[in-house]
Amino acid sequence: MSIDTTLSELPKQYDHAAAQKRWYPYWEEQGFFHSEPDPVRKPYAIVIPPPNVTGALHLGHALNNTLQDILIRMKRMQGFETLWMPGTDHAGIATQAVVERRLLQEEKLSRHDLGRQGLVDRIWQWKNDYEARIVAQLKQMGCSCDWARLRFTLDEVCARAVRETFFALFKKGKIYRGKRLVNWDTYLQTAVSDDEVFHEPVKGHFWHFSYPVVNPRPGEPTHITIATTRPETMLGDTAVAVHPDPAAALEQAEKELRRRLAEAPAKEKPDLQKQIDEIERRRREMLPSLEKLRDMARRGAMLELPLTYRKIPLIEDEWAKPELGSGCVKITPAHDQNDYDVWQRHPKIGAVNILNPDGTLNKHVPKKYRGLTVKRARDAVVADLGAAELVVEVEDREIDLAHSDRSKTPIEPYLADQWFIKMDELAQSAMDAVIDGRVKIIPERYAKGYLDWLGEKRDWPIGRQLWWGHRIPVWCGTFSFDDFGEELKDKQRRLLEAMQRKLEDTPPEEIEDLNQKKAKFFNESHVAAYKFLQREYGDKVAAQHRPGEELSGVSVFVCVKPGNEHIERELEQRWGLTRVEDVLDTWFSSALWPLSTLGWPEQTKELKYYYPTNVLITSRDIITLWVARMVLMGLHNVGEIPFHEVFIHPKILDGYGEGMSKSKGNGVDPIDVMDKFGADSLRFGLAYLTTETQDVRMPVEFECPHCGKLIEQTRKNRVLPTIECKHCGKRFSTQWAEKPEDKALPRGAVVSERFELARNFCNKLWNASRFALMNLDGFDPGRVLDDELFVEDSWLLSRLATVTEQVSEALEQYRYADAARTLYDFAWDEFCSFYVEMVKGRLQDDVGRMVAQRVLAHALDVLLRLLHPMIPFLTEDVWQRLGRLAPERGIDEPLPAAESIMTSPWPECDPMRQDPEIEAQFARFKEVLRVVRDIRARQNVPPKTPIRFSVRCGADVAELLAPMKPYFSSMAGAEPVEFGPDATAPALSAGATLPNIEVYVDLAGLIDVEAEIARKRREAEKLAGFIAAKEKKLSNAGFVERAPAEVVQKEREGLKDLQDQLAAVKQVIERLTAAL
RNA sequence: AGCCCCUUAGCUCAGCAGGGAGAGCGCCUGUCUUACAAACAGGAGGCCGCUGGUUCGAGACCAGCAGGGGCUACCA
Repeated sequence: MSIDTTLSELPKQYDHAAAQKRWYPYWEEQGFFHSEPDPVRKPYAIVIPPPNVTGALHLGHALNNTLQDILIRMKRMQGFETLWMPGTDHAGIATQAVVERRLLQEEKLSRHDLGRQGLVDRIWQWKNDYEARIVAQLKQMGCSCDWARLRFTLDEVCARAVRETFFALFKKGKIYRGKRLVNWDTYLQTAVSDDEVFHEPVKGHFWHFSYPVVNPRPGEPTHITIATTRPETMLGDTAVAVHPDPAAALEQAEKELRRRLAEAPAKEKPDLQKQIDEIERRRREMLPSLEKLRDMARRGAMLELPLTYRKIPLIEDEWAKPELGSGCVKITPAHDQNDYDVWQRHPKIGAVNILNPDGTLNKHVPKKYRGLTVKRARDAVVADLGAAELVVEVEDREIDLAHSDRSKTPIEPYLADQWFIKMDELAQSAMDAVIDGRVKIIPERYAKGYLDWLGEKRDWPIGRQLWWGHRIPVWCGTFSFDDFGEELKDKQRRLLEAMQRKLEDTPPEEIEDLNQKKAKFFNESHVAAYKFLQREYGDKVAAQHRPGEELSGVSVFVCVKPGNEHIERELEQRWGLTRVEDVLDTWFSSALWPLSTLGWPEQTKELKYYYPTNVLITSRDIITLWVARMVLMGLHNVGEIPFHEVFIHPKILDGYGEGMSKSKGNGVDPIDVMDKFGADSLRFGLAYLTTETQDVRMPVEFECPHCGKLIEQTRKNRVLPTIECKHCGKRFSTQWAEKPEDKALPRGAVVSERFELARNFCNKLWNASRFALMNLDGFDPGRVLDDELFVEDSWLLSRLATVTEQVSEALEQYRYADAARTLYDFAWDEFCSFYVEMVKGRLQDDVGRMVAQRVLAHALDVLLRLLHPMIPFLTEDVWQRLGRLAPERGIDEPLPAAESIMTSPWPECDPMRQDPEIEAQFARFKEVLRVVRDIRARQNVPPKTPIRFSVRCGADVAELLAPMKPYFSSMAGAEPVEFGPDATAPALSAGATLPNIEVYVDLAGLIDVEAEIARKRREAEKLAGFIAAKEKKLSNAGFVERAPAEVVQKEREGLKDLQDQLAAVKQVIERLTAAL
């Protein structure tokens, strides 16, 4: 790689585009990103949270991946065998939904027009496009992933892990099929998990209906009132419930309210009191009738379900709250979670599913409602009940309605057969791992959410009625008894005969007996089937019985171990089984990511070497969805956690404090940021903002592509397809542009000025490096002896040692902002503002030049290495140039520099270089320099006019300051006249007072005396204020007695300093007044 | 409803073993000083959300309140 270091090759501004273009391919070609197990070295591994292929990366991904790359690059430099495993996620529902939507928009086709394979082919195309875009984005950011190992959650390697895991869980009965109420997306026609549902308030109504009582006895009500927000569900009602002990329930509710009233803030008290009054009213007015209803329920009263003319029972159940509504509640087990629970307690009431998968009403409702959508059925039901005069009341009400995150349509609770994973033991294992510290979550507070969520141990519904995903490896069908021998066949025949007889002749004992026989036969036949399957296929298949009780054959689910396609074919062709249509929830494959990417279930050398990985870096919203599931799957599959630490980083918010999302339109493409500011600035800027507790708020602007001016992004304009620039009046397009005429306009990038700090910093570094490179000709490597060092050399080396220590420690603990700020401050305020300034003179001097060059090259070298993880491109660019001029460098023992900064060793702190005395001396120098500059500025002395100054101070300070004399001249244009206890103030001077130091700048003929007097008076007042505060503190007996002695001593000294300063200031005022 | 985070200069944020408030941007005044105007040298600007408590001493610790954001759950 040829690099020129001549000045013409070093522009005044850092050219980020050129550096990125030059160095990323170089790193890749050199194979620096690739890792292979190396028993001699310790491994360090991170698996990327695979971005999903639904869309391109946004700023949140940029943050996530920057933080990973920073650690990876540091660890690589520290000598670990470092692997960053990259890949992408297929994101089942999200991706299919996106592709289907486009298909409809652009070609007016539905997925059914294409068929399963056709649609899946389309989605693969989409995946290929977006994966390429995502990988390109990561590369542009400088991510040092091991691209040779790129995985996709739906590729063959990951599929193998999925199949293996599924088979094992299926065989243990941890995966089962069950009827459960699921969140049904009627648009996509699939179940979605709770995590894929969001709630949004919509305007609705609260209808009160009345159901007639069948044959009410005298004194009993003829109707019972119930209420609902979803009238159409009444068609699926199977009961109405009333509380078994309404009196006690009211009492309980009141007790709870009184408890809260006692603790409530004043503001909420009236409301609570109102609720208590309401309960009392109910006790008076409603309790007797509720108790009557309860008695009716006990005697088995029935109600007539209007419109259907079905009879449904009145039942006792605690779900009916006497303090709410009429005290009675309709029970629709197939369409409401709570009602479902009621059904579980009262199995006899049954459940009626009234919906087709597409959200229309099915054959279980009266003819006239069949085929209607929920919305139209609702209108019809309300109208018909109204006509029957059964509508008691209609209220307007805001309803918090569940919506599918994927299709944005309302969710219908729906009773369906689903595949589940039993979470009891699996969840516990993942909880234990965090509780006992095998997995450490950082920051710690996030462990709570993890444990709470897992603690519920809710079974995980893993089936999705989609086409894009891992198809469930289960075949279902019915074996004929012919296959299982004569004995079973006989039994079947006899049982069938007995059942025939049952119809004619019905003594109850016999029916009971028959049922038992049937159950026994059912078991036997399944055992026979399992044995048969085992005989045929050994342990390559596992079977479960399939709900349903036909006696004509044995209904089974058969799961096939991966790698036995011939068995799969045989199941289909010989036995007539069919494969389950459903695919698995995306998180199933994501949960295996740390294992599947390393080749599990094969015992690969990678798995043995890198697993468990070191850390997982992710955002807080998928702790439960993903992190928890990876832990439990890791423990289940290999008995070992997938990573030792989990670092949860902040979220990126917009200027209004809202999370960035595609749907809100406030997302930012990192490419926009990189085009404008460069990848280094993006990375450093993000790291600089990554503090422990604070999310990153990032107000963004549109950049007009015509005039380059910025336009603030608002809630209003962020969703517009085009925007008119308010500066130049021309239009540009945004991410929302879809119409061809809009898309034809140039696109306005979305950027944030929050990256300016980092951009400026990069430029500062570039120029400091540029200075160094321009002054290194004739560089001669060699050891630098301690007594050759100037004060500024020792100071810089001392600071460098401390900074090295702090940065390493901060990154080790994921304190990215601390690391970035430490480096920023050091590089700018110390290295650039002082060291580079001070070394200038020596570089011009033939004698001093050599040592100065050696220290400068060394310091730059270390600084670059410390910055490399955050700013990879710039540091490599400078490193390469530095390598041309100073291929061997270092002040202890010059060594050849690594061919790339990527492969250079991480700096180590040399405690021998840390020198508090030198740092204190330097601090004195900086203070004096600052006040001299301050006086020049406030007296409006032009920078080029030389000034003279004296410093009155103790001999010790004078001695410290003596070697710094030349620098006052070069850095402040100030000539030191006299340092020491005997230094005197010139007649006309401006002064400044520091603890134990007085500085006088001789300003004869230049000074604005009155302004100076006024300033000094203000200073005196300020000092007097501090003195008063200190005196008060020291006269406080409590302080003097109880505060630590050293603190008291410090205060005393501080007071003395202040008093001295005040005296000095007063003298100056006197002298100036006299000179007036 | 429960839990978590935030509230410090006009803006975005640091500061937290409790010991006289900081940075960047913006603003004001100077400066093309031989690495850097994306810079340099200065400056102005803060009852550290409010109320109590702990302490000799609170921006920091505790409690309550107010406002902002988020997560979880529920609402016939």
